[in-house]
Amino acid sequence: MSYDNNPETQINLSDNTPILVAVAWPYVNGDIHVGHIAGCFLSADIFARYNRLKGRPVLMVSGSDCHGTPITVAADKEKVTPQEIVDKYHPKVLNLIKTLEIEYELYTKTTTENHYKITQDLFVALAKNGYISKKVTPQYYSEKDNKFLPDRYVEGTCPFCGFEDSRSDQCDKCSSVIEEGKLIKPRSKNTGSPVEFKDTEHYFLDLDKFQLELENFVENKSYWREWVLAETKGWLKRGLYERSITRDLDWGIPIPTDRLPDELKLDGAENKRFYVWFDAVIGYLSASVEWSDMHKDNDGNLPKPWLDWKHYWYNEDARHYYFMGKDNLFFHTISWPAMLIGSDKNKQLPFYPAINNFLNLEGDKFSKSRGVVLYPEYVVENYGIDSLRYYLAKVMPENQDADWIWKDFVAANNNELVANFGNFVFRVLSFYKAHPELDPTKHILFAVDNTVQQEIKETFYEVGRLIEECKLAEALQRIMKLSSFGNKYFNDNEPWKVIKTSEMAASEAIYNCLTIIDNLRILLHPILPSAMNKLTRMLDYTDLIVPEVEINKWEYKPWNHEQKIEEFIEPLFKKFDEKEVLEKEKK
RNA sequence: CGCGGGGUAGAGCAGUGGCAGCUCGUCAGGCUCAUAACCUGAAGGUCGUUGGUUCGAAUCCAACCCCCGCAACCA
Repeated sequence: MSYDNNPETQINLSDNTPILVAVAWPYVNGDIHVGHIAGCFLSADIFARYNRLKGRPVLMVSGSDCHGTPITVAADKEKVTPQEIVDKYHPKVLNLIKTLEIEYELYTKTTTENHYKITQDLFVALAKNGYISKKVTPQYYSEKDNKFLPDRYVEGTCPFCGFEDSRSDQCDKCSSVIEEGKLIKPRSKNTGSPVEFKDTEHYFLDLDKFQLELENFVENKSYWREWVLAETKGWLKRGLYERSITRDLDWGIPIPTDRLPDELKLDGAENKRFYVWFDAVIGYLSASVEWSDMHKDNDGNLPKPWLDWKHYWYNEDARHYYFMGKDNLFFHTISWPAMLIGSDKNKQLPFYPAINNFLNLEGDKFSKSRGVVLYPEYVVENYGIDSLRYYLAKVMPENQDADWIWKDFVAANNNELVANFGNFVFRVLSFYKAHPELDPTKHILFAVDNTVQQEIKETFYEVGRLIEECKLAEALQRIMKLSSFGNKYFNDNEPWKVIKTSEMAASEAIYNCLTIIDNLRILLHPILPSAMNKLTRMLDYTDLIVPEVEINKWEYKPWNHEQKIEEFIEPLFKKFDEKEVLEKEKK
């Protein structure tokens, strides 16, 4: 029986479809909070883990975005170099990923030699194909520092309300938008010295030249989330225009002007670097190449075809899923596709942008400066990885902004994770443990009930479909329905009563329940890998769940009659005391 | 008229022309294997407002009211 086609959408993935899971690159300035996790890390991980269980070749890549003003601002603040910021925070992100059990094929960073080279190559290709132009624009320039300053390094007096510490683009006090050049007495935020406008020449990506091709690109994307499609079409409708891709900075990737045609050469290019969004999206490609290189043997060969990055990028059967927060939409549905089309028409374009809205904290926007922040490490340490992953998967902001509410967090843990699923597993295993005479091998070997089998098969099919459409919250709900079904099955069959008159009937009921549990173990693995590994041990499997390419483990399997379960059984999850938690989190 | 999203049961959401649904909570009953967990049943909604189209509107159209996001560090 094949469940691979999904007739309702254009998402038809086969058993060997190569899947690229591209996760947005976080700025490496040290403040990854639960919003980031709900935004893209967790959904990407669940999606990737599912596809690996399906036996598909999966390449999940991301890395630390080391360039851009957020990094230089952090460096100024801590009075160190940008490189030191990177060296300090990149390992922290690696650590966090490990803590959260987010499993990448490769999590790298944008300061690698490989990334520099691929970014420069792609830029040169765009230039040779006629998509790069140069243009003179006025920018803030500090005579004293002898350099151009990005907008966010400039402040001055608001022309509307006279507020003296206004930002250069919008006044903090009266919220008026300040047009370029209207700010009174502009000065450097760092040194306080006056700045003025000075002409500077920059490279631009001519997005307008991609208008038609991008319109064609979104034409048949009816399976995208409705609001993602609407927003993308909104950009296209308003018309695209050139966007600058270089800055007057000394931190970032240098411009390879020596490789450009003469008419594109530019004075002072050695003082310019690529604008961060330009190089960051290229990371998906460069990380893929880096990962592939890591698997080469001494002769430079790859042992398996799916270890080759080209298996994902130059394969029209491959599917590219991108995971990010909504502020990244434009760069992934417009700029990046344009850059791919403009540099090399044979590369795969994004197939599905899984763009999440924002997670707020008890109704407030995450804001480090206002103290509205919650760190995943804290939640893991105090409440455990499974409760965190379960709750975030449940409230994932797929269609609108959502909230982290402590009261709901406790309720989801206690009433769903513990009471429904955890309790089902524990009541079955402990009952079985207390009655060794129910060992299935001691009775006629029974098959799994048709209704049970049917229910499990349907769950695999429906959950798989939902995950492929990136409807993860709904997928989780569907899995919990199977757990409820298990509880009901146990109740209806009353093994604790039946055992007094018929050991065989009780044994058969337990055998069916073990089958349900064993399949839930696979179904929940993408969402709760840690708990499912624990369950795997309790069920006395010799190996943890390890996905293998070309082997489909995402399917119904009856319980093995011979299999014994572990001596020591304990509940998978802990209940929380609502009062205590609310007190502790002061709400 | 900057762009976009939303207003459906106490809470969170699904439902895009055909008998108002799901999860949680609440109440009542059952069960006692299980972490006071599980099972059954019930209560609870004039679907933001007003008008229109239609045999029929939560759903389509028009106007209006109210929330929120992006354009500012931030997924």
